[in-house]
Amino acid sequence: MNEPKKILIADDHKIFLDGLNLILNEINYIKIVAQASNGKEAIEAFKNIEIDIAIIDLNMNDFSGIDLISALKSIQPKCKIIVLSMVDDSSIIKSLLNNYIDAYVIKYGGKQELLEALHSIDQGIPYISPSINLNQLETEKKQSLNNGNIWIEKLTKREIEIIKLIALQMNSSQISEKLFLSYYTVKTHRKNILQKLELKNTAGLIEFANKNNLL
Amino acid sequence: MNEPKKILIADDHKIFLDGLNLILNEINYIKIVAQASNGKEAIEAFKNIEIDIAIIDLNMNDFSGIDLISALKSIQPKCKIIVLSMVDDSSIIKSLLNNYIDAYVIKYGGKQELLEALHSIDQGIPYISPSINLNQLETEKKQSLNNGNIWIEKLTKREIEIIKLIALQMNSSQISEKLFLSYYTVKTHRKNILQKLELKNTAGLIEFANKNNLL
DNA sequence: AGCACTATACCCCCAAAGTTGTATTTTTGT
DNA sequence: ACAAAAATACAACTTTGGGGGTATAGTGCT
Repeated sequence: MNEPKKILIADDHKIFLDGLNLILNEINYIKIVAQASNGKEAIEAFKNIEIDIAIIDLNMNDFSGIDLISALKSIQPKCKIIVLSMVDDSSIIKSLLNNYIDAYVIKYGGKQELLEALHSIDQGIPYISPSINLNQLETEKKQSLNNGNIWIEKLTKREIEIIKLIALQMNSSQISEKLFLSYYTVKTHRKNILQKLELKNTAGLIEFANKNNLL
Repeated sequence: MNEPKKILIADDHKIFLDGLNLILNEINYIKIVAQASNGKEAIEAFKNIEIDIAIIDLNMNDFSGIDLISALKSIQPKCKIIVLSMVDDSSIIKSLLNNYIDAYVIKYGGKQELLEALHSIDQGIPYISPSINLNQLETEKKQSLNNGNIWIEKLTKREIEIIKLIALQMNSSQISEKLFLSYYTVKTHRKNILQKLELKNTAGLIEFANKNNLL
Protein backbone atom coordinates (compact mmCIF):
# COMPACT_ATOMS: atom_id res chain seq x y z
CA MET A 1 0.00 0.00 0.00
CA ASN A 2 2.87 2.37 -0.66
CA GLU A 3 1.56 4.32 -3.60
CA PRO A 4 -2.15 4.84 -4.12
CA LYS A 5 -4.09 2.48 -6.35
CA LYS A 6 -5.01 3.96 -9.69
CA ILE A 7 -8.78 3.89 -10.19
CA LEU A 8 -11.05 4.33 -13.18
CA ILE A 9 -14.73 4.97 -12.62
CA ALA A 10 -17.33 4.59 -15.36
CA ASP A 11 -21.03 5.34 -15.19
CA ASP A 12 -23.29 7.01 -17.68
CA HIS A 13 -24.99 9.05 -14.99
CA LYS A 14 -22.62 11.95 -14.59
CA ILE A 15 -24.17 13.04 -11.35
CA PHE A 16 -23.50 9.62 -9.93
CA LEU A 17 -19.94 9.88 -11.15
CA ASP A 18 -19.63 13.15 -9.26
CA GLY A 19 -20.91 11.55 -6.10
CA LEU A 20 -18.65 8.56 -6.50
CA ASN A 21 -15.73 10.91 -6.83
CA LEU A 22 -16.43 12.48 -3.49
CA ILE A 23 -16.96 9.13 -1.81
CA LEU A 24 -13.67 7.77 -3.07
CA ASN A 25 -11.75 10.95 -2.32
CA GLU A 26 -12.20 10.22 1.33
CA ILE A 27 -10.00 7.16 0.99
CA ASN A 28 -6.30 7.80 1.06
CA TYR A 29 -4.88 4.66 -0.50
CA ILE A 30 -6.60 5.15 -3.86
CA LYS A 31 -6.57 7.80 -6.52
CA ILE A 32 -9.03 8.37 -9.36
CA VAL A 33 -7.02 8.72 -12.53
CA ALA A 34 -9.78 8.41 -15.10
CA GLN A 35 -13.50 8.82 -15.50
CA ALA A 36 -15.77 7.60 -18.26
CA SER A 37 -19.44 8.13 -18.93
CA ASN A 38 -19.71 5.43 -21.57
CA GLY A 39 -18.02 2.28 -22.75
CA LYS A 40 -16.03 3.93 -25.48
CA GLU A 41 -14.42 6.38 -23.10
CA ALA A 42 -13.56 3.59 -20.72
CA ILE A 43 -11.78 1.67 -23.46
CA GLU A 44 -9.90 4.80 -24.55
CA ALA A 45 -8.73 5.34 -21.00
CA PHE A 46 -7.58 1.75 -20.71
CA LYS A 47 -5.45 2.15 -23.79
CA ASN A 48 -3.68 5.20 -22.43
CA ILE A 49 -3.49 4.92 -18.69
CA GLU A 50 -2.43 2.17 -16.37
CA ILE A 51 -5.37 1.22 -14.17
CA ASP A 52 -5.26 -0.88 -11.02
CA ILE A 53 -8.96 -1.06 -10.31
CA ALA A 54 -11.89 -0.20 -12.56
CA ILE A 55 -15.30 0.50 -11.07
CA ILE A 56 -17.82 -0.02 -13.81
CA ASP A 57 -21.56 0.39 -14.13
CA LEU A 58 -23.12 -2.60 -15.84
CA ASN A 59 -25.92 -0.78 -17.59
CA MET A 60 -24.29 1.61 -19.97
CA ASN A 61 -26.01 2.21 -23.20
CA ASP A 62 -23.32 1.78 -25.80
CA PHE A 63 -21.91 -1.56 -24.63
CA SER A 64 -23.37 -4.55 -22.95
CA GLY A 65 -21.69 -4.94 -19.61
CA ILE A 66 -20.05 -8.25 -20.37
CA ASP A 67 -18.68 -7.12 -23.70
CA LEU A 68 -17.18 -4.03 -22.15
CA ILE A 69 -15.53 -5.88 -19.31
CA SER A 70 -13.96 -8.49 -21.55
CA ALA A 71 -12.69 -5.72 -23.79
CA LEU A 72 -11.11 -3.95 -20.86
CA LYS A 73 -9.58 -7.14 -19.55
CA SER A 74 -8.02 -7.83 -22.90
CA ILE A 75 -6.29 -4.45 -22.81
CA GLN A 76 -5.10 -4.64 -19.23
CA PRO A 77 -5.47 -8.19 -17.95
CA LYS A 78 -4.02 -7.40 -14.54
CA CYS A 79 -6.60 -4.76 -13.76
CA LYS A 80 -9.15 -5.61 -11.10
CA ILE A 81 -12.80 -5.01 -11.95
CA ILE A 82 -15.55 -3.93 -9.60
CA VAL A 83 -19.00 -4.02 -11.14
CA LEU A 84 -21.59 -1.59 -9.88
CA SER A 85 -25.09 -2.53 -10.82
CA MET A 86 -28.69 -1.84 -10.07
CA VAL A 87 -29.86 -5.37 -10.61
CA ASP A 88 -28.98 -8.45 -8.65
CA ASP A 89 -29.49 -11.27 -11.07
CA SER A 90 -27.61 -14.01 -9.34
CA SER A 91 -27.02 -16.07 -12.47
CA ILE A 92 -25.25 -13.16 -14.14
CA ILE A 93 -23.25 -12.50 -11.02
CA LYS A 94 -22.02 -16.05 -10.90
CA SER A 95 -20.88 -16.10 -14.49
CA LEU A 96 -19.21 -12.73 -14.07
CA LEU A 97 -17.32 -13.72 -10.98
CA ASN A 98 -16.11 -16.92 -12.58
CA ASN A 99 -14.77 -15.17 -15.60
CA TYR A 100 -13.77 -11.60 -15.42
CA ILE A 101 -14.62 -9.56 -12.42
CA ASP A 102 -13.43 -9.33 -8.87
CA ALA A 103 -16.34 -7.70 -7.10
CA TYR A 104 -20.03 -7.11 -7.62
CA VAL A 105 -21.62 -4.24 -5.71
CA ILE A 106 -25.24 -3.23 -6.08
CA LYS A 107 -26.27 0.37 -5.84
CA TYR A 108 -29.00 -0.43 -3.39
CA GLY A 109 -26.26 -0.94 -0.88
CA GLY A 110 -24.52 2.02 0.70
CA LYS A 111 -21.02 3.33 0.10
CA GLN A 112 -19.86 1.04 2.86
CA GLU A 113 -20.22 -1.91 0.54
CA LEU A 114 -18.12 -0.29 -2.11
CA LEU A 115 -15.38 0.45 0.39
CA GLU A 116 -15.48 -3.12 1.64
CA ALA A 117 -15.23 -4.34 -1.92
CA LEU A 118 -12.15 -2.20 -2.52
CA HIS A 119 -10.56 -3.45 0.63
CA SER A 120 -11.41 -7.04 -0.11
CA ILE A 121 -10.02 -7.20 -3.62
CA ASP A 122 -6.96 -5.32 -2.46
CA GLN A 123 -6.26 -8.48 -0.50
CA GLY A 124 -7.09 -10.64 -3.47
CA ILE A 125 -10.46 -11.76 -2.18
CA PRO A 126 -13.49 -11.48 -4.48
CA TYR A 127 -16.44 -9.57 -3.07
CA ILE A 128 -20.19 -9.69 -3.53
CA SER A 129 -22.60 -7.26 -1.89
CA PRO A 130 -24.22 -8.89 1.12
CA SER A 131 -27.40 -6.96 0.29
CA ILE A 132 -27.92 -9.22 -2.65
CA ASN A 133 -29.09 -12.14 -0.61
CA LEU A 134 -31.60 -9.97 1.18
CA ASN A 135 -33.01 -8.55 -2.01
CA GLN A 136 -33.05 -11.83 -3.85
CA LEU A 137 -36.59 -12.70 -2.84
CA GLU A 138 -37.96 -9.45 -4.21
CA THR A 139 -36.05 -9.85 -7.39
CA GLU A 140 -37.40 -13.29 -7.90
CA LYS A 141 -40.90 -11.93 -7.45
CA LYS A 142 -40.30 -9.36 -10.14
CA GLN A 143 -39.00 -12.04 -12.43
CA SER A 144 -41.99 -14.26 -11.90
CA LEU A 145 -43.62 -12.42 -14.78
CA ASN A 146 -41.21 -14.05 -17.16
CA ASN A 147 -41.47 -17.53 -15.85
CA GLY A 148 -38.85 -20.22 -15.72
CA ASN A 149 -36.42 -18.73 -18.18
CA ILE A 150 -32.71 -19.10 -18.21
CA TRP A 151 -32.91 -17.62 -21.68
CA ILE A 152 -29.72 -15.65 -21.31
CA GLU A 153 -27.81 -18.89 -21.14
CA LYS A 154 -29.55 -20.23 -24.16
CA LEU A 155 -29.11 -17.43 -26.65
CA THR A 156 -25.81 -16.67 -28.30
CA LYS A 157 -24.50 -13.24 -29.19
CA ARG A 158 -25.25 -13.73 -32.82
CA GLU A 159 -28.77 -14.79 -32.10
CA ILE A 160 -29.46 -11.75 -29.96
CA GLU A 161 -27.99 -9.57 -32.67
CA ILE A 162 -30.39 -11.04 -35.17
CA ILE A 163 -33.37 -10.67 -32.87
CA LYS A 164 -32.64 -6.97 -32.62
CA LEU A 165 -32.63 -6.60 -36.38
CA ILE A 166 -35.87 -8.53 -36.70
CA ALA A 167 -37.41 -6.10 -34.24
CA LEU A 168 -36.36 -3.32 -36.61
CA GLN A 169 -38.66 -4.88 -39.20
CA MET A 170 -35.87 -6.28 -41.30
CA ASN A 171 -36.45 -9.54 -43.15
CA SER A 172 -33.98 -12.37 -43.38
CA SER A 173 -32.38 -11.25 -46.62
CA GLN A 174 -31.89 -7.71 -45.36
CA ILE A 175 -30.33 -9.06 -42.20
CA SER A 176 -28.02 -11.27 -44.20
CA GLU A 177 -26.78 -8.26 -46.16
CA LYS A 178 -26.34 -6.20 -43.04
CA LEU A 179 -24.28 -8.87 -41.30
CA PHE A 180 -22.50 -10.12 -44.42
CA LEU A 181 -24.02 -13.55 -44.06
CA SER A 182 -25.75 -15.94 -46.34
CA TYR A 183 -29.52 -15.74 -46.42
CA TYR A 184 -29.55 -19.38 -45.35
CA THR A 185 -27.49 -18.68 -42.27
CA VAL A 186 -29.95 -16.09 -41.07
CA LYS A 187 -32.79 -18.52 -41.62
CA THR A 188 -30.93 -21.14 -39.62
CA HIS A 189 -30.43 -18.72 -36.77
CA ARG A 190 -34.10 -17.79 -36.76
CA LYS A 191 -35.02 -21.44 -36.74
CA ASN A 192 -32.73 -22.12 -33.79
CA ILE A 193 -33.95 -19.10 -31.87
CA LEU A 194 -37.59 -20.14 -32.11
CA GLN A 195 -36.67 -23.67 -31.17
CA LYS A 196 -34.59 -22.69 -28.16
CA LEU A 197 -37.19 -20.34 -26.76
CA GLU A 198 -40.07 -22.63 -27.67
CA LEU A 199 -41.81 -19.91 -29.62
CA LYS A 200 -44.15 -20.29 -32.54
CA ASN A 201 -43.37 -17.32 -34.74
CA THR A 202 -41.86 -13.88 -35.08
CA ALA A 203 -44.72 -12.25 -33.21
CA GLY A 204 -43.97 -14.41 -30.20
CA LEU A 205 -40.28 -13.67 -30.53
CA ILE A 206 -40.68 -9.91 -30.47
CA GLU A 207 -43.09 -10.19 -27.59
CA PHE A 208 -40.56 -12.31 -25.72
CA ALA A 209 -37.76 -9.90 -26.49
CA ASN A 210 -39.76 -7.03 -25.09
CA LYS A 211 -40.84 -8.83 -21.94
CA ASN A 212 -37.25 -9.82 -21.23
CA ASN A 213 -35.96 -6.49 -22.42
CA LEU A 214 -33.15 -7.74 -24.56
CA LEU A 215 -33.65 -5.15 -27.28
CA MET B 1 -31.05 33.02 2.46
CA ASN B 2 -30.66 33.53 6.17
CA GLU B 3 -31.12 30.05 7.47
CA PRO B 4 -30.23 27.02 5.37
CA LYS B 5 -32.94 25.34 3.30
CA LYS B 6 -34.09 22.06 4.73
CA ILE B 7 -33.63 19.28 2.21
CA LEU B 8 -34.92 15.74 1.91
CA ILE B 9 -33.24 13.36 -0.50
CA ALA B 10 -34.81 10.10 -1.63
CA ASP B 11 -33.31 7.43 -3.82
CA ASP B 12 -33.43 3.68 -3.54
CA HIS B 13 -29.76 3.35 -4.42
CA LYS B 14 -28.08 3.97 -1.09
CA ILE B 15 -24.72 4.47 -2.65
CA PHE B 16 -26.17 7.21 -4.79
CA LEU B 17 -27.67 8.73 -1.67
CA ASP B 18 -24.23 8.74 -0.10
CA GLY B 19 -22.77 10.50 -3.10
CA LEU B 20 -25.59 13.02 -3.19
CA ASN B 21 -24.94 13.77 0.43
CA LEU B 22 -21.37 14.70 -0.26
CA ILE B 23 -22.30 16.79 -3.28
CA LEU B 24 -24.85 18.77 -1.34
CA ASN B 25 -22.66 19.18 1.72
CA GLU B 26 -20.48 21.44 -0.33
CA ILE B 27 -23.28 23.96 -0.53
CA ASN B 28 -23.66 26.19 2.45
CA TYR B 29 -27.18 27.50 2.07
CA ILE B 30 -28.82 24.10 2.31
CA LYS B 31 -28.94 21.38 4.91
CA ILE B 32 -29.98 17.76 4.52
CA VAL B 33 -32.46 17.00 7.23
CA ALA B 34 -33.84 13.71 5.98
CA GLN B 35 -32.97 10.79 3.75
CA ALA B 36 -35.20 8.10 2.33
CA SER B 37 -34.46 5.03 0.31
CA ASN B 38 -38.06 4.34 -0.61
CA GLY B 39 -41.39 6.06 -0.94
CA LYS B 40 -42.68 5.01 2.45
CA GLU B 41 -39.73 6.52 4.25
CA ALA B 42 -40.13 9.74 2.32
CA ILE B 43 -43.77 10.03 3.36
CA GLU B 44 -42.87 9.31 6.98
CA ALA B 45 -40.29 12.06 6.91
CA PHE B 46 -42.75 14.49 5.40
CA LYS B 47 -45.17 13.88 8.26
CA ASN B 48 -42.58 14.59 10.91
CA ILE B 49 -40.16 17.16 9.57
CA GLU B 50 -40.62 20.45 7.80
CA ILE B 51 -39.02 20.23 4.37
CA ASP B 52 -38.22 23.11 2.05
CA ILE B 53 -36.98 21.16 -0.92
CA ALA B 54 -37.31 17.44 -1.72
CA ILE B 55 -34.98 15.80 -4.19
CA ILE B 56 -36.69 12.63 -5.36
CA ASP B 57 -35.77 9.79 -7.64
CA LEU B 58 -38.60 8.94 -9.98
CA ASN B 59 -37.91 5.24 -10.22
CA MET B 60 -38.41 3.85 -6.77
CA ASN B 61 -39.88 0.46 -6.51
CA ASP B 62 -42.63 0.84 -3.94
CA PHE B 63 -44.36 3.89 -5.40
CA SER B 64 -44.83 5.22 -8.88
CA GLY B 65 -43.13 8.59 -9.09
CA ILE B 66 -46.27 10.58 -9.70
CA ASP B 67 -48.20 8.96 -6.88
CA LEU B 68 -45.40 9.62 -4.44
CA ILE B 69 -45.03 13.26 -5.40
CA SER B 70 -48.72 13.99 -5.13
CA ALA B 71 -48.75 12.30 -1.73
CA LEU B 72 -45.85 14.43 -0.55
CA LYS B 73 -47.42 17.60 -1.90
CA SER B 74 -50.62 16.86 -0.03
CA ILE B 75 -48.70 16.68 3.25
CA GLN B 76 -46.56 19.75 2.72
CA PRO B 77 -47.95 21.77 -0.17
CA LYS B 78 -45.35 24.50 0.12
CA CYS B 79 -42.44 22.14 -0.34
CA LYS B 80 -40.52 22.45 -3.59
CA ILE B 81 -39.88 19.24 -5.51
CA ILE B 82 -36.85 18.38 -7.62
CA VAL B 83 -37.19 15.19 -9.59
CA LEU B 84 -34.08 13.20 -10.38
CA SER B 85 -34.53 10.68 -13.12
CA MET B 86 -32.68 8.45 -15.51
CA VAL B 87 -35.13 8.84 -18.34
CA ASP B 88 -35.98 11.89 -20.35
CA ASP B 89 -39.45 11.27 -21.59
CA SER B 90 -40.50 14.77 -22.54
CA SER B 91 -44.22 14.08 -22.31
CA ILE B 92 -43.88 12.99 -18.68
CA ILE B 93 -41.71 15.96 -17.92
CA LYS B 94 -44.27 18.37 -19.27
CA SER B 95 -47.12 16.93 -17.28
CA LEU B 96 -45.00 16.86 -14.14
CA LEU B 97 -43.91 20.46 -14.45
CA ASN B 98 -47.44 21.62 -15.02
CA ASN B 99 -48.77 19.87 -11.99
CA TYR B 100 -46.51 19.18 -9.12
CA ILE B 101 -42.83 19.62 -9.48
CA ASP B 102 -40.43 22.50 -9.71
CA ALA B 103 -37.41 20.97 -11.37
CA TYR B 104 -36.49 17.93 -13.45
CA VAL B 105 -32.87 16.85 -13.47
CA ILE B 106 -31.59 13.81 -15.28
CA LYS B 107 -28.79 11.75 -13.87
CA TYR B 108 -26.94 11.75 -17.14
CA GLY B 109 -26.15 15.35 -16.39
CA GLY B 110 -23.46 16.23 -13.86
CA LYS B 111 -23.86 17.66 -10.39
CA GLN B 112 -23.70 21.10 -11.93
CA GLU B 113 -27.23 20.64 -13.20
CA LEU B 114 -28.53 19.75 -9.79
CA LEU B 115 -26.90 22.81 -8.27
CA GLU B 116 -28.37 25.00 -10.97
CA ALA B 117 -31.76 23.49 -10.31
CA LEU B 118 -31.50 24.26 -6.61
CA HIS B 119 -30.47 27.80 -7.35
CA SER B 120 -33.19 28.27 -9.88
CA ILE B 121 -36.10 27.11 -7.80
CA ASP B 122 -34.76 29.08 -4.88
CA GLN B 123 -35.62 32.08 -7.00
CA GLY B 124 -38.98 30.63 -7.90
CA ILE B 125 -38.00 29.63 -11.42
CA PRO B 126 -38.73 26.06 -12.60
CA TYR B 127 -35.78 24.16 -13.99
CA ILE B 128 -35.29 21.43 -16.56
CA SER B 129 -31.95 19.82 -17.31
CA PRO B 130 -30.46 21.31 -20.46
CA SER B 131 -29.06 17.86 -21.26
CA ILE B 132 -32.56 16.75 -22.06
CA ASN B 133 -32.72 18.75 -25.23
CA LEU B 134 -29.46 17.22 -26.38
CA ASN B 135 -30.67 13.73 -25.67
CA GLN B 136 -34.06 14.33 -27.15
CA LEU B 137 -32.85 13.53 -30.63
CA GLU B 138 -31.86 10.06 -29.54
CA THR B 139 -35.16 9.57 -27.82
CA GLU B 140 -36.96 10.61 -30.93
CA LYS B 141 -34.91 8.18 -32.94
CA LYS B 142 -36.03 5.39 -30.69
CA GLN B 143 -39.58 6.50 -31.20
CA SER B 144 -39.20 6.82 -34.94
CA LEU B 145 -40.73 3.39 -35.35
CA ASN B 146 -44.01 4.95 -34.41
CA ASN B 147 -43.74 8.23 -36.19
CA GLY B 148 -46.34 10.91 -36.15
CA ASN B 149 -48.67 8.66 -34.20
CA ILE B 150 -52.01 9.52 -32.95
CA TRP B 151 -52.35 5.79 -33.33
CA ILE B 152 -55.03 5.43 -30.73
CA GLU B 153 -57.33 7.43 -32.94
CA LYS B 154 -56.48 5.33 -35.93
CA LEU B 155 -57.04 1.85 -34.63
CA THR B 156 -60.48 0.38 -34.13
CA LYS B 157 -61.53 -1.92 -31.31
CA ARG B 158 -61.51 -4.92 -33.55
CA GLU B 159 -58.04 -4.14 -34.78
CA ILE B 160 -56.64 -3.83 -31.28
CA GLU B 161 -58.33 -7.10 -30.36
CA ILE B 162 -56.61 -8.79 -33.25
CA ILE B 163 -53.22 -7.29 -32.41
CA LYS B 164 -53.46 -8.79 -28.95
CA LEU B 165 -54.12 -12.22 -30.38
CA ILE B 166 -51.24 -11.89 -32.81
CA ALA B 167 -49.00 -11.12 -29.86
CA LEU B 168 -50.14 -14.41 -28.35
CA GLN B 169 -48.55 -16.13 -31.34
CA MET B 170 -51.82 -16.99 -32.99
CA ASN B 171 -51.95 -17.06 -36.76
CA SER B 172 -54.71 -15.63 -38.87
CA SER B 173 -56.70 -18.82 -39.12
CA GLN B 174 -56.58 -19.41 -35.38
CA ILE B 175 -57.71 -15.86 -34.78
CA SER B 176 -60.57 -16.27 -37.20
CA GLU B 177 -61.79 -19.31 -35.28
CA LYS B 178 -61.45 -17.58 -31.96
CA LEU B 179 -63.43 -14.55 -33.09
CA PHE B 180 -65.87 -16.48 -35.29
CA LEU B 181 -64.71 -14.64 -38.36
CA SER B 182 -63.66 -15.63 -41.81
CA TYR B 183 -59.97 -16.18 -42.36
CA TYR B 184 -60.14 -13.51 -45.03
CA THR B 185 -61.56 -10.97 -42.63
CA VAL B 186 -58.66 -11.41 -40.28
CA LYS B 187 -56.25 -11.01 -43.16
CA THR B 188 -57.98 -7.81 -44.16
CA HIS B 189 -57.71 -6.45 -40.66
CA ARG B 190 -54.01 -7.26 -40.48
CA LYS B 191 -53.47 -5.59 -43.82
CA ASN B 192 -55.29 -2.46 -42.66
CA ILE B 193 -53.44 -2.36 -39.36
CA LEU B 194 -50.03 -2.42 -41.03
CA GLN B 195 -51.15 0.20 -43.50
CA LYS B 196 -52.50 2.55 -40.86
CA LEU B 197 -49.44 2.33 -38.67
CA GLU B 198 -47.03 2.37 -41.61
CA LEU B 199 -45.37 -0.81 -40.46
CA LYS B 200 -43.65 -3.41 -42.58
CA ASN B 201 -44.49 -6.69 -40.90
CA THR B 202 -45.65 -8.51 -37.80
CA ALA B 203 -42.34 -7.98 -36.04
CA GLY B 204 -42.78 -4.24 -36.37
CA LEU B 205 -46.36 -4.49 -35.21
CA ILE B 206 -45.54 -6.32 -31.99
CA GLU B 207 -42.68 -3.95 -31.35
CA PHE B 208 -45.05 -1.03 -31.83
CA ALA B 209 -47.66 -2.59 -29.58
CA ASN B 210 -45.12 -2.99 -26.82
CA LYS B 211 -43.67 0.48 -27.12
CA ASN B 212 -47.16 1.99 -27.01
CA ASN B 213 -48.25 -0.53 -24.43
CA LEU B 214 -51.52 -1.46 -25.97
CA LEU B 215 -51.28 -5.11 -25.07
C1' DA C 1 -81.22 10.77 -46.80
C1' DG C 2 -76.52 10.82 -47.30
C1' DC C 3 -71.87 10.23 -45.86
C1' DA C 4 -68.04 8.20 -43.47
C1' DC C 5 -66.41 4.53 -41.01
C1' DT C 6 -66.26 -0.22 -39.43
C1' DA C 7 -66.64 -4.84 -39.94
C1' DT C 8 -67.21 -8.32 -42.77
C1' DA C 9 -65.78 -11.43 -46.87
C1' DC C 10 -63.53 -12.97 -51.07
C1' DC C 11 -59.70 -13.58 -54.84
C1' DC C 12 -54.96 -13.76 -56.78
C1' DC C 13 -50.08 -13.57 -56.47
C1' DC C 14 -45.63 -13.47 -54.63
C1' DA C 15 -42.47 -13.08 -50.99
C1' DA C 16 -41.34 -14.47 -46.57
C1' DA C 17 -41.52 -17.41 -42.69
C1' DG C 18 -41.28 -21.75 -40.77
C1' DT C 19 -39.98 -27.05 -40.84
C1' DT C 20 -36.87 -30.74 -41.45
C1' DG C 21 -32.52 -32.31 -42.45
C1' DT C 22 -27.50 -32.27 -43.46
C1' DA C 23 -22.84 -30.55 -43.16
C1' DT C 24 -18.54 -27.79 -42.65
C1' DT C 25 -15.73 -24.41 -40.32
C1' DT C 26 -14.57 -21.57 -36.35
C1' DT C 27 -14.48 -20.44 -31.67
C1' DT C 28 -14.31 -21.54 -27.02
C1' DG C 29 -13.74 -23.93 -22.66
C1' DT C 30 -11.28 -27.27 -20.08
C1' DA D 1 -5.05 -31.03 -27.54
C1' DC D 2 -9.61 -32.28 -27.54
C1' DA D 3 -14.52 -31.90 -27.24
C1' DA D 4 -18.42 -28.99 -27.20
C1' DA D 5 -20.75 -25.08 -28.74
C1' DA D 6 -21.46 -21.62 -32.09
C1' DA D 7 -21.55 -19.89 -36.59
C1' DT D 8 -21.79 -20.77 -41.08
C1' DA D 9 -24.19 -22.72 -45.44
C1' DC D 10 -27.40 -25.20 -48.39
C1' DA D 11 -31.97 -27.64 -50.19
C1' DA D 12 -36.69 -28.98 -50.54
C1' DC D 13 -41.07 -28.23 -49.02
C1' DT D 14 -45.37 -26.27 -46.62
C1' DT D 15 -47.62 -22.58 -44.50
C1' DT D 16 -48.30 -17.97 -43.58
C1' DG D 17 -47.98 -13.15 -44.39
C1' DG D 18 -48.43 -9.06 -47.06
C1' DG D 19 -49.95 -6.25 -51.26
C1' DG D 20 -53.21 -5.46 -54.71
C1' DG D 21 -57.91 -5.38 -55.55
C1' DT D 22 -63.41 -5.53 -54.87
C1' DA D 23 -67.74 -5.67 -52.43
C1' DT D 24 -71.62 -5.61 -49.11
C1' DA D 25 -74.00 -4.97 -44.63
C1' DG D 26 -74.21 -2.44 -40.46
C1' DT D 27 -73.39 1.69 -37.48
C1' DG D 28 -73.33 6.36 -36.34
C1' DC D 29 -73.39 11.06 -37.14
C1' DT D 30 -75.26 15.29 -39.32
